[in-house]
Amino acid sequence: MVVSSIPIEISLDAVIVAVTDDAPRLLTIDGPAGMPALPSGPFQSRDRTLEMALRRWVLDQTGLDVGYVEQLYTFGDRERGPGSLGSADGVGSDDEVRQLSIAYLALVREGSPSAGASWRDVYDFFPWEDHRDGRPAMIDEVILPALQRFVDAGGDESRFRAERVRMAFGGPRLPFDGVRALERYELLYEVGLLFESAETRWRPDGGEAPGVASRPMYLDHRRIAATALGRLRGKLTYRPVVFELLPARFTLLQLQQVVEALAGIRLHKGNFRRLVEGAGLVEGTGELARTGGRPAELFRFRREVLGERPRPGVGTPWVRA
Amino acid sequence: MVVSSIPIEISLDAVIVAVTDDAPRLLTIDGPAGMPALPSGPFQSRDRTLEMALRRWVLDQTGLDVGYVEQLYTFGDRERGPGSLGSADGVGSDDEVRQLSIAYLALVREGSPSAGASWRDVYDFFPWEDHRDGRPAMIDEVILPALQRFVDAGGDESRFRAERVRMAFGGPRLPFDGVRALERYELLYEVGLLFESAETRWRPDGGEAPGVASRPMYLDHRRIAATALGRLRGKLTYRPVVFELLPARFTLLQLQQVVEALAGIRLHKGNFRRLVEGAGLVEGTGELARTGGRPAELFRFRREVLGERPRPGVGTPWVRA
DNA sequence: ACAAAAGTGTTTCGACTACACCCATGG
DNA sequence: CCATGGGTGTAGTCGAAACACTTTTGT
Repeated sequence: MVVSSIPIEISLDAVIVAVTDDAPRLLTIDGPAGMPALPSGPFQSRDRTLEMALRRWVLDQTGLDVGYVEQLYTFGDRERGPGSLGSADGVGSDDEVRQLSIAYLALVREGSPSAGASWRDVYDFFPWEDHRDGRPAMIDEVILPALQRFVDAGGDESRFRAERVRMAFGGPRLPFDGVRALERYELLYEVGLLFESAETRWRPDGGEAPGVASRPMYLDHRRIAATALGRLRGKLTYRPVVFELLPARFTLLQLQQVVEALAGIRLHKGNFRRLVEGAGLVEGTGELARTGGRPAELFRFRREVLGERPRPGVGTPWVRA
Repeated sequence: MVVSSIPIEISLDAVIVAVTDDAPRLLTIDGPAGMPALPSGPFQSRDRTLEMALRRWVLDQTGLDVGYVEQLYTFGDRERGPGSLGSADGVGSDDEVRQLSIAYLALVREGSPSAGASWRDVYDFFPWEDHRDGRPAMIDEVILPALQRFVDAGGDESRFRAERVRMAFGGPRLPFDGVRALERYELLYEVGLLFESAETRWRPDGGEAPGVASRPMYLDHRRIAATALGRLRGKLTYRPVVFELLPARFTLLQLQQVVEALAGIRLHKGNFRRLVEGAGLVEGTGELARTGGRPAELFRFRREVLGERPRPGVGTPWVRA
């Protein structure tokens, strides 16, 4: 209940996700220095709730009427570089303006946004997250070697660092876990493999880290997007959010492909179908859709499942690509 | 990136939880009108991160050095009555001060807070959440009848309301789910069974709703606490947070009782022990503890489990009381 | 002795996995 | 006739649920 007297800027930032043609996509605007940025709106008092404010300015700015919306996280670190973990650790000057960002995750079925906003592939920002065509080579060729140097240079912290790396990227007896997208992002940033900001790069040998080929975003927006990706992947498994990204009627393959796009892995077709039907998540309409091969039945989401199962969602029994 | 020009108060509110003698407890301060309130601190720019700011003022105010901290949610509804769902739906006056609360969940092992703060039993605020001695009678005697009236008076919305009630409190083929504490709280508030604020009470017959015997909190703080309870219950199952509430060495019964206290249900002893040991969550020290009966071995948390299992936590195989 | 708590074994059950195979259509 | 995608059967595995039972201490 204390009135804050320092200068503060508050924004509502939105990670707006859609899936088009097997590709998970992110709505971005052109930020300073030509960098992609998340759509961002003002915190205004005329809306009753934060979520309503968000919906309204997204509609105003992009013409998108977002469906599912959930609050992600509130970011308020002083250095709004994406990591806020690695670098400056002292108590800095008090005169700067403090940025507070209340970030939301929104899902839309598709979209034709108005000028100024464009859809970009999520995995352009996080190429190490897409395992649908096998484990990306960059992980073993670039990322893990760099992280190993980071571990080795850790001194007392070595063991702790090794544990972090293992938790983030998996290892023997511990599979890669899609949900830990944020941990991976923060690790890569901290180690200097990403180029949002050059200052915090970690150079074990004094040289330049080679870096990971990926698209940066304005300020810490990529960090926010990583938060969203991890959250969404987790939510998939216990809440029927996929259907927010699909048309009202869809084939099971479409459904599977959207899940695969978000989870970043391939699923086993036969099992997927049975699980999803067996869980009562979908029901067949009689209709058929013409596809490449044999026509497929169109299914629809069964809302009733919400009152039947405690945690209705699509698990991830996966398969090597 | 838009500068907000309306008057805003930002606070960092903390839901600080401990478990003492089988009772989950909440640290509260004396709020206006003698109501319990959550400890609340200023948003200050001199701390580098929000979490650090929180830790610092909690230490200053209460003397508590909190261990585990996680951001819960940011509350910014215009009416910071706890529900913000039921009542006023128009666009109100712009001249009021907007309250923004960034809420955190913190876990401590025990505590001797300084003057002004006191520990209260969590279930004093949420008596319908404690099922350790069987399903609380108030659910069937007071709550469900009132909710049924709410459903019946719903008109077009009846079906939707019935679904909400069923999801919140369970029903045939759908067990009561401890994690949905927030949904239950919001439902009860909306229906007028709680007395934070008299205005938003729903009276199907124009009379007074009987209400549920429970302790209110200042403003929407009980809503924030309900958010914390649900989140904590969920987290228990996939992250080893329980150990933040226990001493370094503990018996398996102690561990079980802390889990039971938070989950609000009784667990099956034999299975609990095997699950928790089988999952590699704990390891025995040789030492024994004198207890009421046969001495029990003291166990410790196995940190290594973090790098071994994807989602280390204590499931909730429960048992009737 | 008996209450109180610690601790173990065994069986059943169901969910998910892996693998293998058949079906229908369009080019 | 074969590529593409749709769709089914079945056996094995693993974790958890249910239930029953033995052991060791304090009073």
